[in-house]
Amino acid sequence: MFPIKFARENIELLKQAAQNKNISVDWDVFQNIENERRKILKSLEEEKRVHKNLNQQLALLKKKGQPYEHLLEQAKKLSDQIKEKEQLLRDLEEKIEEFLATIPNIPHKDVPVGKSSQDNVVVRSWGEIKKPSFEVMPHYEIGAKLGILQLEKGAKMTGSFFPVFADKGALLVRALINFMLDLHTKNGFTEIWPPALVNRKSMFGTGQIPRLEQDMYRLKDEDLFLIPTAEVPVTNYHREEAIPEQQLPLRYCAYTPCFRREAGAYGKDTRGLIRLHQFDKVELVIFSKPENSYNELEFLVNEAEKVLQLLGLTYRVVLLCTGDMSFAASKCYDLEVWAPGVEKWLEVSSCSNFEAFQARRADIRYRTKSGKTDFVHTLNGSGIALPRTIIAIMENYQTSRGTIVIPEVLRPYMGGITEIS
RNA sequence: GGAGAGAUGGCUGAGUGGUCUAAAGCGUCCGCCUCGAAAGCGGAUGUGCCCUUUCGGGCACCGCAGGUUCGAAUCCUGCUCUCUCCGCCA
Repeated sequence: MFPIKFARENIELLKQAAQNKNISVDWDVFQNIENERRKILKSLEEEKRVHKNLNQQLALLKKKGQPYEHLLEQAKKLSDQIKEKEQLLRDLEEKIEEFLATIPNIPHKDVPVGKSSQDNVVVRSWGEIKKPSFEVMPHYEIGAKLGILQLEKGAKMTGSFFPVFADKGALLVRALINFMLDLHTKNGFTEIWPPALVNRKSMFGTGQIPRLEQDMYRLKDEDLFLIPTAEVPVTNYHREEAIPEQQLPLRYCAYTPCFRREAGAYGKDTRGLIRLHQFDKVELVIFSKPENSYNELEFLVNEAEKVLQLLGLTYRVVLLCTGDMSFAASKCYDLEVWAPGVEKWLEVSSCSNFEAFQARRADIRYRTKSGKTDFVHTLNGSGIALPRTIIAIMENYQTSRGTIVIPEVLRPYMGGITEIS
């Protein structure tokens, strides 16, 4: 979200940015309302000034014991006028706030302009695409055969796209979570265990509301939302705070389940674990000084990459083009892992710098030693999402005998077993 | 769930209807002093918005939102959070 003054003075820049992001915004309404608002504000402030003077005179007269009643009528009349105008102004400001909340963030100048994922740029790759001598089963097939992935059980207790992991599958989930959190905390990220339900203000702070409200699960009685990612609670951990400068950068990691309605997404990638309503994810969140945030973004991507490298999974790093980036992001890298069973590159991490966009919505600042405050830059990235990582493990570590070898780094977390058979 | 207490600037803390334009102290910054520093002395020191080419001027903000009043940090109502006690609970 941008300050009203910035929006007014940089309207062409914002229009271009929204167009590049394929997001439509009603600009005319803004300009009309904003002109009206300033007109009213100016006359309101003048009336208030006169009213204030009048009241000071009044107070003085009363103190001296002189008659003041003759001023009362004028003061009353003015007071009523001011109240009326204030209401008018409040209505206009509300409309403007609503409007400002729908303007997307401006992409960084290094981000390629493009319409869709076709225009994304692969910046580097790691590992190689192996061609196994046997036919690799897709994960849902081998998962069902080994009894570790039970999609129909989840569908029975809840609905489709709520998977059940059982036996060694459940152990694998738990092992991955612990492995990732151990890695990140060892590398200087502070672990957070946040709530999985958050309030409306938190969702607004990170930018899910208003545009994505329909994509989230909501408790109507309490007006709480199930988090679509740990980014939401962990970024809001510092909402409405001023962080002492010397504490920056603050780096956090958090494991949470994530919930997404995926409204309208049916029919695309619907088989198996690719797209789910509930899934597990370890998230990384960084609060940075503005001048360091792009270095922090590279640091963040590298940290997420370490997970894939240690698991021995082939992946590539993709710089998203303007049209494929999210509403709040300035620059974003995706990590995509190769899955030979479904024969696809699967997005397992999305690492973004939001600059001050979220910080302004959530009012997260830092304070210098002399007491000056400015908005921090916020960043986050998956480190990493579990289901698609599990797909990659089930398909890349599959043997011709129909078993799955456990990646070495996970074995200590799985009681030393080397294979699921 | 019940009862009570509280929330004021970067921090501590005064203020209970009218120059509050928020005392005082601490901190921070600048200057004087000093070879340099400390101490001492003097001055400055919040945020947002509007107007203005500049200089500057104005409005708002005492947890949040309403209300009473010509006038609210101060009175009233609701909410949020913190603390104390009681009850319930994995």
